Order: sequence, then structure tokens, then C-alpha cells
Amino acid sequence: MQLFNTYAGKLEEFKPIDDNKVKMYVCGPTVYDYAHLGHARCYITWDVLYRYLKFKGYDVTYCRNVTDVDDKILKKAEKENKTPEEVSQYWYKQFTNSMNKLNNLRPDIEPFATKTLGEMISMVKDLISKGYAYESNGDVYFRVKKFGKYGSLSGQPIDQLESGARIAVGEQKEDPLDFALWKKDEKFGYNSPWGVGRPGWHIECSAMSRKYLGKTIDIHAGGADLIFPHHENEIAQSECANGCKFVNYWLHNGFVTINKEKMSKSLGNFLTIDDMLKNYDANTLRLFILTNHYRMPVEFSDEALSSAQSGAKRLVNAKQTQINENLDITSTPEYKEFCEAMDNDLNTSKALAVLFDLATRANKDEKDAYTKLYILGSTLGFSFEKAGLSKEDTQKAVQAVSKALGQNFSSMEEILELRKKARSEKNWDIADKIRISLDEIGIILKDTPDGTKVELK
RNA sequence: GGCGACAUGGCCAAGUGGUAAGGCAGAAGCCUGCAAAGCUUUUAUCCCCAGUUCGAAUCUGGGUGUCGCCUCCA
Repeated sequence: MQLFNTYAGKLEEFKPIDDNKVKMYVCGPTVYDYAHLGHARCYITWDVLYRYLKFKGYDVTYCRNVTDVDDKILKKAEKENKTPEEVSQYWYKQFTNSMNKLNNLRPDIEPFATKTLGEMISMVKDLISKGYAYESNGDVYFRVKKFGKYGSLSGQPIDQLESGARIAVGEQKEDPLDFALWKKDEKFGYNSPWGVGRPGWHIECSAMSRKYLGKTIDIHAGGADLIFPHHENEIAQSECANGCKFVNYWLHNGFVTINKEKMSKSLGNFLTIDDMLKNYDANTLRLFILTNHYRMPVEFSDEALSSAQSGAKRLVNAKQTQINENLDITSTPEYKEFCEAMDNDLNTSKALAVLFDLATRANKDEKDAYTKLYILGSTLGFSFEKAGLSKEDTQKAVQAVSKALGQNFSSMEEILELRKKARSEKNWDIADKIRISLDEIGIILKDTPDGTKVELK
């Protein structure tokens, strides 16, 4: 499999360190607010990588951290008169809900920064003793110039960085490029050899990655905005502390844009995942994201989303047949085609073409087409579960029809029975009234050769 | 100023030297009491200019345009 390694700046053949084991780390969220469509894109992308690696038979350990100590969390806590723990716990829960709704698999490990403080402190101590870091009035900074490879990931010449760097007032750094490993914070801090304080953002990932996956890992992924400085700094810290290579493959996803501008919290132009899911389902969002290559920018628009919605329906509503448990997917031509696409730096767009073709063939009753679609589609994280009507929907539907026909029905079955009778007697008036009244409340009625079905629109 | 990415039909999008996947939308037909779904058919020469080549959307150079990173950010 070929993956685009940001560090090398080119496609490389993926080879795990250890046989068929893959250790992958994804930079997780800072939990203080709603996750937005940009986060959705990131975590869906890496969810697909995770699923695909497992599908190919790798034994994957997927670690995604939770940053629960951060300026923004503290600010929010102060503003809302809550403890930082309350804030981060609340938003972590929201985040998890959103991920579940998106049908993202849960990572194998989800470490919290505040639970990994010991590892961070020992790493910082280690960096100080090796001369890569220094304490300054309760803060600890990393000596960027001591790490010769600094700037290799982002391709930034170090002198250029310096000329662009800003020196904050009152900072106690030896060099403007140096970044914080530990920050003095007497109000919300934790005990450390340098007094009460809290960890810098970058050290969190270095420490968590090492604690849960080891000193050298296969894959480290995240949004492209993390390349500099976050990932650059992680490399500096980890390689100096561990004395060995940190990550073999650096993978980065592109942004979601809106009105041609990056969607982000600081610009305030974001749409939350939860809001999106009110109008579009998870399969739609996933298709929207996967039709684009993961490194390209994706422009959000309602037109694109509703186009994805039609497409998602086509995939997921393909004619269902019994899943053939005995089918060996790996020996099919579709598997080959699908993997060829995915092996080429996750060409999901091309992989989707295989799925659409299978959907058409399933609709034409081709043997095993649905089974193949189901297996390959699930590998991309699509859900083929038929939702069906909820209790409330059914109740609403029964009421609506009762009102329209002026008689009391007790169940949906009763209504469908009546309609069947009406149709057989060519009583189109009653048949149509039932469908129209359902249509008005967002329920669609389909007459198929196998009988009449009701679904949400 | 430094570093990088992108420009393909009405919209989205794949494509890494041999004569343009797929999705959506549109049109026509089939099916259908109507509807929905489904099935069939159908719509491009790839931002501009120059070059390399038997041959380029694909390589090189030069334009033009758009975006991102260089500060918290997926």
C-alpha cells in the first residue's frame, strides 16, 4: 500500500515496523466545544484508514488522545464557573456522541492528557538533563536550535521561521523559536519539579504516544494545520528524549472550506456535526467526505451535501438480499479493484465507483453483488442498517392517517391492510389519501412487488 | 517575505504519457393505477501560452487565478 508521507513529501510503500502489527496515533480533540465538520472530515478519514488496515488483515492499535488540559478549557471553566474537569468531561461526552453518530469506530486507546502527566513530566526532565530544554521562572522551554532536523516535516528553513516568529511580551525564552514544554500555572496547575504548572500542548502527544504505543510508531495522523508547529515540535521532543525515530509515516488530511475559506473555530464559520446530522444522515456526510481525496480541500455547500444524500441513498438502498456468509471476498475481482484504489494513498473516490457499480448490479439481482457491496461498503464505514420508523414516527403516522380518513386506526399494520384492500378494489381515493397524509409528515410510502413499505424520507 | 497545494462537462470528482472512472442534476425510453425506487440510453478534450515527445489532462518553463501553513486550530 502506498501512502503519502508528509515527512518525505512523496508517496511511499507502507511497511509496518513489526510484521503485520500497525501502531497508529491520531491527534484527538481538545474538548471544550462542539466538534464541527472539519473534525468530522479528519476523524472519518482516519476511521477509514483504521477500518481498511484491519480489513487487509493488519493487527492495528489505534490511539487517539483527548486533550483535557488547555487554555480554552480553563477559560470556559472560569466563564461558566465550573471546574476544568467538568468542562472537559461534558465536552468529551458530546464528542463521543458525535463520533458514534458518524459511525466512527472507537479507537483502541483514548488516553486523557491529565492521566498521562507522569509520563510528560519524566519526558521533560529527561529533555532538561540532556540539554534540550531549560527551566525559566517556572516554565520549561525546548531549545529548538539544538535539534538539527527542526523544520524537516514542514519544509521550513529555520532562518525563515525565525524572521516570522513573534516574541510575546514578558516571555522568558532564550530564543524566540523555543516552545513551552511546561507552563507555570498556580491556579489550575499540577505539581512538578518546576513548581505548579501544566504541560504544553505538544508534549502531551509525545508522551501519550510513547506511553501507549512505544518510542517508534508506524503512523501519526491529523489535520494539515497540525504540521507546523504541533507535529514539528512533537518530532523534536520525542526524538531528543528517546534517541530514536518517532514516526515512520506522517499522514495529514486537508481542510473543509466554506465560502472558499478554511472552516475553523477561530474564524467562526463552522457547522457543527450535530447540526449537520439534523439535516443529513451519517452515510451522507461520509460519502460527501470520501468522494474527495483526503488530502484535497473539500468545499462545503448544501448542493454538494444534497448530491451526496442522493448518492448515499443509492448505495445503501440497493436491493438487499441475504448476505452470503460463505463468500470469500478476497477472491473476487471487486475486492481487487477496491484494494487497488485504496492501496493508492486511499483513493476513496475510485473505491466508491466499485461500490456504485455493485449497487447497480445488486438492483439487477446479480448473485452476491449485495454481499460484496455490504462488505466493501462497511469497510468504508457505511451503515447498511435500515432504520425503520421509530415509535414516535409510527404514532404520528397513525394519527395523521386517522385524521385524513376520519376513522381511528390503532396501528400501522391496520392502515397498510386497509390500503392493500383499497388498492385491490381499485379504490385509488383511499390509497392516495393514505400516501399523501404520510408524505406530509415526512414518511414515504413505496409500493413494491414485495408489498408496501414505509420509510422516513 | 518563506514553504506548499490546487485549476477536468451544469455541479462534485477520479485520472502520475497512449486518445477522459464514478456520483448528482438534466433529457428520452421501460416499468408503474398514481407516486417513489429501479433498469436502459444520453451530455467534455481537461485555466492560458510555449516547449519535450510518434503521442500530454498527465512531463518542463512562463503566465493567470484560488486556497492553506508560517500564531490557537482537524
